[in-house]
Amino acid sequence: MEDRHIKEDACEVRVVHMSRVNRARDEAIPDQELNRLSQTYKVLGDPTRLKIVMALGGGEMCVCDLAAFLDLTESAVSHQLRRLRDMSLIKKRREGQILFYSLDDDHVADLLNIGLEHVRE
Amino acid sequence: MEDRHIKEDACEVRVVHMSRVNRARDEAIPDQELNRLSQTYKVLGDPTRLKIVMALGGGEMCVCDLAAFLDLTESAVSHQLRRLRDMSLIKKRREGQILFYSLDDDHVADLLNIGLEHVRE
DNA sequence: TTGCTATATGAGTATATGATCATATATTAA
DNA sequence: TTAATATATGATCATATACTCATATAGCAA
Repeated sequence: MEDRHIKEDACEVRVVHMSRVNRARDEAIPDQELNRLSQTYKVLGDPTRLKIVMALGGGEMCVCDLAAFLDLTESAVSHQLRRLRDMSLIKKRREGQILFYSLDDDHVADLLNIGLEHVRE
Repeated sequence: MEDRHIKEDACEVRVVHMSRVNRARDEAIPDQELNRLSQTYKVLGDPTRLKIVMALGGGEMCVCDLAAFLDLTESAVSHQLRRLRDMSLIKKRREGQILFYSLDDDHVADLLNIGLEHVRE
């Protein structure tokens, strides 16, 4: 135990291992990056959206295909697709009136596979 | 375009590519597994909890260290640690009165690294 | 035992969020 | 142009959730 009850930023804070706290602060990534990272996980952290990206992992699909697969309205699907697109997890390709969605890059499939490994162990 | 306006399960559903819908259904993982996977991402999808796991990626820390690092009450930290522990993302080791938390296994660090790669590109 | 420290947990509250409905936009066909 | 199709978006509502406060538990010391 290195230090305890350290006064810091004008407020009494109990700190057991100041060196570890300082290391964590030094190694911390920028807030903007961390917020974007947490947003990315959050977007994957919903069963509906996760079903969408898992399905797209098997090949591109259009909005109404996904709606049929998920048994949801196309509006609901479209809303979720937008959230996935905002975090660059999926991309779209237009073919006439139809928009085909697919995974944005290999990182997405990697994220899913590692997550699955962790859940299955 | 393979089929459209297919009657299915006694309800009119517009399906453009039935084969893709069927493939998605065939390849889908069990609901229980998918729910646990989405819960795992959701737990990482909060800035506070993500800061915690990122910090633990640099070495084990106790509750009050994390509270000092995050500028939060120990109660708030403890609540979040429980959610992380519920999804096996972190584990604890007791040393007297102090509980040291650390990442549960290598998958967690992998998830963070791949997520970071994706966010940074 | 009693008291102190470190952490955990239940209740309460303010905010965030997913699905629906209604409406808007974009592409194609007539 | 008008109509139909495919998708997107804004408002709304019911539910979920992050933090705070108060309290409980667990280990250590006297």
